[in-house]
Amino acid sequence: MSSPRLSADARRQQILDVAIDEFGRSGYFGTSMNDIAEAAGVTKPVLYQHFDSKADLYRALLDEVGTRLLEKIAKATTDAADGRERTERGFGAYFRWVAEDNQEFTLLFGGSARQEGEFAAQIRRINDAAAVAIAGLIDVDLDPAHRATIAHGLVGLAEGASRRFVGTGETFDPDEIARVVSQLAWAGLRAVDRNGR
Amino acid sequence: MSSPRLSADARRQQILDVAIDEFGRSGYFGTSMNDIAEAAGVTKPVLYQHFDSKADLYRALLDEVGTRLLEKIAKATTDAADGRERTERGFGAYFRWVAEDNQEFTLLFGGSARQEGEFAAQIRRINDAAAVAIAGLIDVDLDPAHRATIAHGLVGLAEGASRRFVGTGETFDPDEIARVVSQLAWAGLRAVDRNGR
DNA sequence: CTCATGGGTTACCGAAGGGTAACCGATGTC
DNA sequence: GACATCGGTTACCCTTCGGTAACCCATGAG
Repeated sequence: MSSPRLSADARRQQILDVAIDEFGRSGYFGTSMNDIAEAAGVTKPVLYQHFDSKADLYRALLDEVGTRLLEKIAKATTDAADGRERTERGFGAYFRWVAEDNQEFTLLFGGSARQEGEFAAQIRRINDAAAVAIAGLIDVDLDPAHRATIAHGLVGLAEGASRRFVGTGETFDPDEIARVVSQLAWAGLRAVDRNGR
Repeated sequence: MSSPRLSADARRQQILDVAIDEFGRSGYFGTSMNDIAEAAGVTKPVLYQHFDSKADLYRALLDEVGTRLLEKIAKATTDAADGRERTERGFGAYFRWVAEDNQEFTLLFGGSARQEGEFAAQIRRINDAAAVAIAGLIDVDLDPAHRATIAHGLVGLAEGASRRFVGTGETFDPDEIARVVSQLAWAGLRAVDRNGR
């Protein structure tokens, strides 16, 4: 695992890549800086040439992964014909993200960070952004408070369904799951619509 | 906060009570045994007279809280007339549990434990049990794999909706939320039913 | 009054881990 | 071929924290 010398930029990126796996597997507290250094084939001080602290590295990671997720969803939901299709595409993007790289899922929603005040806020922002994105996609007549609740609920819906697969390491067809889940979500949304159309 | 002497049983229970708050607020790793001892108005060795280790104490807590939640849901959903009512009562019990004592919610689903292998399994069991309970309540014609996915998704739905309130400390009317969420869930379930009734 | 019981304390150990100071050596440049 | 640059290493410090050994004192029984 002894790595050749890398340029600063390349090394930084490699550390981030490796750290996703390490943190994803063992959580924030279950992963030491030595673990990450070793996995990168390098020694600890190198990490500190690129990141101020363990927390800083972790923050960078959350940011990168969170942004990636949100972009995928945003991209998938533009140019969808109607609400129904948007819903399905949104979930499709989400589940594909989970299926493709479930370390990223674990990192964000596996939980280790949710509670530690310092990171909780950051995860919240991502979660909220996802909810807002979804809320925006929901063209349903609802008072704003309930709309927000529903939006967060739908994010949880996708999260809960994903956790089942990720936890067991079970493989799954993201598009199939998206179909079922979005079917449920869409029908549910129509039901809570004030107009009941 | 200097406490009078307590009997062994009373002290044990008091430690558990205090620990829920401490762990709930700061997470497993963010809480030291000294913190708990101090909050209980006692010194560290006392904790070790009642629990073998920090992990042991935490396990006892997860067990107690998890059992409590599952019992509440089970109790609420017996003697419900039809599926629709069962769904609403189940969510009602869940959201009331969240509203009444959101430290318990944070402890179980706030995340700190989800990832650390040792506790992850335990949380999974509770989560799965909730999903199974819900799956059992779903009288919908679905193949088993999808049924399980949906069940986990619905657990996530409730979790996601709750997290929004708990995170901000916002108060909410559990029965109102239950009404909206169960409306969505119920309509969604009917939609994924193979028979489409 | 004496003494065993048992809840509680003080003071400590040892390991883990975040973070850093000082040094090293390959590389391309002049 | 000397030298500055910069990626990298060794060895260490220091704090935190889980866990424990040894001791202490209020209490009620006889």
